[in-house]
Amino acid sequence: MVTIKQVAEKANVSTATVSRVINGNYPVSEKVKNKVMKTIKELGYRPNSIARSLKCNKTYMVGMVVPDISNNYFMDIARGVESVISPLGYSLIFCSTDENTDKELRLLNALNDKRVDYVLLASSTQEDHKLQKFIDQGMNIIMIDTSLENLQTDSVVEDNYNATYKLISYVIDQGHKRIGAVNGLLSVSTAKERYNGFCKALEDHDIPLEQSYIVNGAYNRRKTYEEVKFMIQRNINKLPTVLFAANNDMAEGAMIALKEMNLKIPDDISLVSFGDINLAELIEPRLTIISQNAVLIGEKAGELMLKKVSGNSEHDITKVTIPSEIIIRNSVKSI
Amino acid sequence: MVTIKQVAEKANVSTATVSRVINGNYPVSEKVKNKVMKTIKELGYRPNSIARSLKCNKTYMVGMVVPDISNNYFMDIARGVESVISPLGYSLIFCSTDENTDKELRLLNALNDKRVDYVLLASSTQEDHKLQKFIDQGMNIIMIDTSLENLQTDSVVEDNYNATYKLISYVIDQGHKRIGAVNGLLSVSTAKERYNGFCKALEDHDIPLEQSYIVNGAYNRRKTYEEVKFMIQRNINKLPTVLFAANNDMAEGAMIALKEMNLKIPDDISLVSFGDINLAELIEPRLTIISQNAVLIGEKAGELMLKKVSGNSEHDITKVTIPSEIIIRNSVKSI
DNA sequence: TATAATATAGTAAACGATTACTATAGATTT
DNA sequence: AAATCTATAGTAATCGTTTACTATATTATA
Repeated sequence: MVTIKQVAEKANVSTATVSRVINGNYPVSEKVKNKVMKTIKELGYRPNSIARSLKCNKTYMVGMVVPDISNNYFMDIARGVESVISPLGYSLIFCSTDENTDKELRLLNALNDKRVDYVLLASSTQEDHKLQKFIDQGMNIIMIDTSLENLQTDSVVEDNYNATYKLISYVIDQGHKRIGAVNGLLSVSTAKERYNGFCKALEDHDIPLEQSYIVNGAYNRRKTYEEVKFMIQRNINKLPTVLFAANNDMAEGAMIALKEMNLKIPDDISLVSFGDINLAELIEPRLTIISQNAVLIGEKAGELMLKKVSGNSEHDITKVTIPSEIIIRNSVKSI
Repeated sequence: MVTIKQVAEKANVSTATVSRVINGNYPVSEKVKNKVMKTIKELGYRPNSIARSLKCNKTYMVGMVVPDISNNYFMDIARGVESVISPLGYSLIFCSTDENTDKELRLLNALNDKRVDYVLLASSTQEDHKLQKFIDQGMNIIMIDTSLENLQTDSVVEDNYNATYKLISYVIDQGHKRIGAVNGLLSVSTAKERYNGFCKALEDHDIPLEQSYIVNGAYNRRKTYEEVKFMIQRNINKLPTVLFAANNDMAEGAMIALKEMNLKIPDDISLVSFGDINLAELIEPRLTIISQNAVLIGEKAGELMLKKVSGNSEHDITKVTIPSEIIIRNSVKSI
């Protein structure tokens, strides 16, 4: 690999001069500039980012840590982020925690060692003090999707509570009284807030919360599939009339389970979901959902990051909440 | 951030000694070792990867360049890669080219500047000489999914030609004679090989190739959706009896188009695909497909990379071909 | 014309690690 | 007891940049 030194030698100038024509932050005469640029082209020289990073304390890398790399929702967020940061020369390092706190902390350490400029974290831990330690060390973190109350850092999240409240209220308006929920890990803020909105809607409409209709802590397709089957079997004599799935993955798992048990949606049981399933266009019935704009979350997070690294608004903590809307289709029966 | 120098000072040893206890590649007395380790813990010292990379010429980063970050197929490959390389301390940098040659080359340059240890490249360019330049410069590249004939480098690909040949032969055995294809960019090896297998199957069974049944150069859902609609309208008086979609994304686009035009699969038109669509469990009819094992491709690529960086088999070029099997379900009518 | 100001180039010290080389003390060999 | 070897520690160069500081030639000013 050709270095700045070789360029300098061949062009008969100092490395400082070469650096200056590359960075254009210091006057260099036209004559010398041309000579250097010609040499750079001849040798095919490209500056070594590693060396630059070391000197300038800036890597142009941002880490993105999510619970599940194969969930489209997070990939959409990633796409949003990439679209705003990549034009400014940043690249994304992806990491998947598998909802494992240890792995999450290990990954954060690794990203810290790599001196990434920023971390976008969809956390699934509740160890806020451990995360706070990274922040105190000077690591830049934006929480995405989930947030932790006591954590002194920026976040971009959805309006989980209110959106769920509205969705469940709609379901109740359709006459449903036996209402089940498929929850994610309630230690995660996203799942918790959705469940809180769910409970509040029941409470406000004087609907009893039936514990045996609640499935907890699945948050991925396969597990949800099994848990829902189990829950249905358990309640086979008095089924819930409607199920709320707390994310797209779980909605898919629930649909597969219901299909396998020959329960037709919405005739035998209704289903609503927080977030749209994959290939929604092709799947009958069309699900009534809270529509998430994952790409938008990513874009907002990317923009927030760029604003922070550019030095504006440095120390105030920003919390961006993205409102979500309900899309009514045909997976809820009026009863 | 605490540096090795601060540790050394506090522990009253030289930086060399600290480095040695960290790396364990040189004898250090128990007493000193303990003192240093205690100091490291006290200060919360962690070595700076950037500085290490600069000195050791090794970044433990691998770039993954794919045409479309939102296609599940590539994400599955990524998952496979990650699962084998992350235990050894490597992280993945993800980049999406949007099937744009310029962007692809720009990204490769950026990864080269970052001195990633390896690049896994699902290329969509045909400029093999430009890629060869990177390789000649010493960049380590493994082609995944696609390959370029003249390129002197390793690859992990599927058996596109033979699998497609078998699938189309099966379709013909079911009595089909008017056979359409939805192709990707034929400049990309994957698309080309699949189309070649398609053509050979027709030829060997004396079925004429009807040009107006061929849709070219879509390779994503939205475009395919439009192109297929257009093709169907064009041939509305004499439709093909079956369509071959050259990947999952295009199969999805085709299904949405057919559904919108009220053509039932397989009654009105049959459909087969190279690769399974998302949520196949929920979508009727179940598609007859060539099953791809994307995760396996990723794993093989990751293993190949690890083998190469470990120094074994350094200079021979390895071509891994993953065989694909046909899964017959019920999207092809017997006629 | 002497002096101050400006434009342009070079020198060398960082950034934070690793490691070839050197130094020293103690153990072993003869 | 002298010579050799071994284990352990330190010194300082190095990786490839950037940049504070210094130097010089040129131009502007008095």
